[in-house]
Amino acid sequence: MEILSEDKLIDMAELFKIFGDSTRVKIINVLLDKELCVCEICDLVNASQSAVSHQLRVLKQSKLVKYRKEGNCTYYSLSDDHVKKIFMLGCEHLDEM
Amino acid sequence: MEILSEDKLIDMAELFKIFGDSTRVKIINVLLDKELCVCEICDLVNASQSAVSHQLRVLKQSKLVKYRKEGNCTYYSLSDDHVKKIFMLGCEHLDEM
DNA sequence: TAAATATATGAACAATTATTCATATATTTA
DNA sequence: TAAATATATGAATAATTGTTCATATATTTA
Repeated sequence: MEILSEDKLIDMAELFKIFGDSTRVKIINVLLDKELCVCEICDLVNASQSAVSHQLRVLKQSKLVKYRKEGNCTYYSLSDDHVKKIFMLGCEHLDEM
Repeated sequence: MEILSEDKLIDMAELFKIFGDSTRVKIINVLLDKELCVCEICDLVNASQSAVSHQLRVLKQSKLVKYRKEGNCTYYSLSDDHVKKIFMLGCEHLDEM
């Protein structure tokens, strides 16, 4: 195992912190297999438009989701397979407790 | 992919929240390949005995670490391979950004 | 163009949490 | 037994953060 710098450990904590909020995890969950627009996400995760929008911004800033605009709507999806992998591993861990 | 209940998603957020603090991630990091007593951990992560002890309690409560007492000392180690796996995956993700 | 729809965002507030400080407890050693 | 060492823990404080509310912006439709 390579030696990890303090900076890298701080970055890692920042990464996991993003997954450490139930609204954000719920958003990631509904984006696992398809892109969705904001209002669909709101319905599915049962949170206000504002709360979802704020959290999407956090996810966007940390590059865990990407988006594209189409007409009135903004469609969000997971950035890459890594996000899914981390989510799945968390899921596995819970199964084994 | 199985359907995840809201409860499970909340549990998942709780799990990742534990990894989402730099002191705790640093502790996990130094425990990756060997058990250590509290004062060794303090030295390695460069944090106060109290701060480390408080965070070890959090890690203990969420079952990410286990411990054994020997004389004056308490030796901590990672609970199981899952903790290491999650840590490593976070590490990989950072490498690819 | 006016109204409707979808989304984003700033400010305020409440809640959570990490650290420090002081101290308690337990074990070992002189 | 007294002192030293290792660890745990409660209270207080400071900082971070998630939500709500109000509102701004942009696009579409009537």
